[in-house]
Amino acid sequence: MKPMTIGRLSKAAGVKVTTIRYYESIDLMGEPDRSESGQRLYGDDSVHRLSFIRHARDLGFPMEAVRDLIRLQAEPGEDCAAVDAIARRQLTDVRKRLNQLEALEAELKRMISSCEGGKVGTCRVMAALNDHEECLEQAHERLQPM
Amino acid sequence: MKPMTIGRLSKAAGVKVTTIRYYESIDLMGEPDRSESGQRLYGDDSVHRLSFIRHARDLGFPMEAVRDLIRLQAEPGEDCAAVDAIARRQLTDVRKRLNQLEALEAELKRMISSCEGGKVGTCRVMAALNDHEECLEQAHERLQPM
DNA sequence: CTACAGTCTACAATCGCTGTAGAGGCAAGA
DNA sequence: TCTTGCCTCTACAGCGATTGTAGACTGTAG
Repeated sequence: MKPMTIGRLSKAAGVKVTTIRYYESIDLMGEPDRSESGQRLYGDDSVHRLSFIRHARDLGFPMEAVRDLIRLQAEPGEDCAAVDAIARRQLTDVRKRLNQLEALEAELKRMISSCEGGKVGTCRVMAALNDHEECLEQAHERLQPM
Repeated sequence: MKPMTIGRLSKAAGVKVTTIRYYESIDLMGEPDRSESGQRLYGDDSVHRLSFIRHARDLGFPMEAVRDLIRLQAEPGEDCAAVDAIARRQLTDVRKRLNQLEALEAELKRMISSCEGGKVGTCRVMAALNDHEECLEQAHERLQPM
């Protein structure tokens, strides 16, 4: 039950020290207690909170969604429809990216399988990259980073 | 056959003016000719080059790969195995991301379908986000942005 | 006591652009 | 010729989500 330093918290939650301080700076973590010498001191609830954030981030939730989820978590009496909506939005987003990636995979596969070796000048992969007309429309809206 | 300004090139290739200047600054495009007053002047080969870059980027090739492809393009006599290798690496990468996204989709779907409405305090989605133990190992290596 | 690992703050760097400010250039209409 | 209005120039700041750095201080084990 005794408080831990940021390094211990980091190991316990699997989140880097710098990232924890970053989360604090953007108000995802509340301000922690400090020791006499000014070192941050955390309780087990912080491990929990960080794990929650990390899990949500691993699932690809955008930072704003994580922020919303944390706010909702603080009010267990609220209707969970809001939580559901956030998760559904995220699922929609993941599916969109899946479709885009599948299209990319198909085109890459096609490009590669059409290559029969030889010189760069006659390479089908190069040709495919040059002829941007024949490429999929979907690919033209650039993929979003996570 | 007369040279075009950066704005025309931008429209012709579907790449923003600022992005063209950015590509120049990172040595993806050579230094263009200039008019007397200092404006950049491009030929049709620049449209081609930019389309190539854009297509490769649309396909998710990392900047370094694009740079390599351009270098290879300049030497049509080289063996195209190098081109093939870059494309294959990209395909592998896309497939890895596909797997990760599929895992995410599955977990999100599971989370959402287990929710039966009610309050945040008892919400299964929230519970799933809290219990990071039960989540897929794959998700733990964070997804790479494109 | 002496190492050495951990922590502190504040700020710079990353990537791939995008946006801004403030200046000058260019073609068409009045 | 003047004006309007868009285009272009350079140089630099900003984005998001961290990560890395420098330089100083703290805590602990041998």
